[in-house]
Amino acid sequence: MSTSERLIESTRELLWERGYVGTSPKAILERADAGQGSMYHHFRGKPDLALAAIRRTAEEMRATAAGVLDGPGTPYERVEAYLRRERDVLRGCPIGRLTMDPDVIGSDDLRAPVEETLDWIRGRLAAIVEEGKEQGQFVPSLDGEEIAAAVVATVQGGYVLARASGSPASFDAGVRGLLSLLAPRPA
Amino acid sequence: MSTSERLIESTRELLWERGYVGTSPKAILERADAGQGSMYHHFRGKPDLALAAIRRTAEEMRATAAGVLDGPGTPYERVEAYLRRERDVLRGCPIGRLTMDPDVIGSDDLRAPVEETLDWIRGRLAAIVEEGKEQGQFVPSLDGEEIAAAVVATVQGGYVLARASGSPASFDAGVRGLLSLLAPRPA
DNA sequence: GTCTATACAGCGATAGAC
DNA sequence: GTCTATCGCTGTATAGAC
Repeated sequence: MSTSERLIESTRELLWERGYVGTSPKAILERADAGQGSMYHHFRGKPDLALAAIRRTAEEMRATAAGVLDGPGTPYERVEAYLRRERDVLRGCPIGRLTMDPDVIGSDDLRAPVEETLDWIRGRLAAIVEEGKEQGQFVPSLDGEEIAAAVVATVQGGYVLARASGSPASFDAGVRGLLSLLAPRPA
Repeated sequence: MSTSERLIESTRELLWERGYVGTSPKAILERADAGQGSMYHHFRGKPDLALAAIRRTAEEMRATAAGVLDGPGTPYERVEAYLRRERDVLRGCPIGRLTMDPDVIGSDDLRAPVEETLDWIRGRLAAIVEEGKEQGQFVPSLDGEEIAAAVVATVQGGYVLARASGSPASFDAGVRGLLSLLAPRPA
């Protein structure tokens, strides 16, 4: 793996663990086993390197979500698959956690990939819900965009609950709760 | 307001805006218009002062939630009141945001008030849902604890969506989505 | 109680040698 | 491309005067 690759990967890990404010160039260099010179040769500085890392994480997350949302199954099953997909719950969401970082939210460049990723997932879910309405699996009174927002929020908030308690149990509880509300009426 | 009060209040503001990692003693002192000596006289250091600030914020949030959850109305109306209560959405949750702070999660002392607050709200909501089941307002198949977790998660995740997009719209959408799922069937 | 002085490691970046 | 040296500033804390 090239030095620049190692720098990006180390930054991705640290951003996930400690956020932008809590991640120093020094820590990145140690983890990547690189020197100062390398970093400032390949990147203009911390924000530039972070941007590369965030973009890659965003792309990866979108691909992961797409794998589940574009998979087989009824609309309800695909929403369920998204909610139940395997997650390292206690580590939190590598994208969502960035929204609590003032320096990320304060920079349009750094925030953009975060917004785009969450928007994309939300849009995909909304379309799936609309599909389910057409098929009669969901009642017509539901609003696709609103349900999608609730689904994504339940996941993002589930991370908060889990990390507060030090256990994934409350994440799972929230997911089960939402699914029980969303479940197609037993004919 | 006493110096020690000003220190706590300034810390509360900064923890909300920038988190624990992003808040320095120096910034606290400037905002509180106090000197180094005062801070280290009243508190043992940054963690000690942060603990006082977090405890107060936790207490305040619990009182705010209690005001709505213990208010009048049917169970559904009280859950709705909790979800729709006025919030400074773009600022995020002063308690929930701390779960993304590695130093807070890494300290049992600092994490405790966060966990207790979210647990308390969850428990209150769970009881209200159970009450609603007894009254026939909610279907018996719902699990109070699970619905409560979904409700709190939707709020916490709503902050994430809102901050990602720079607009409270997605918070509101998620809330409406959840409420549409939870709404008592029109008889 | 509050102040100033001091400490020393870490942050984020630049310079210039190799 | 990578290294080491250096920089000015901040982070967190202690010491001791008033």
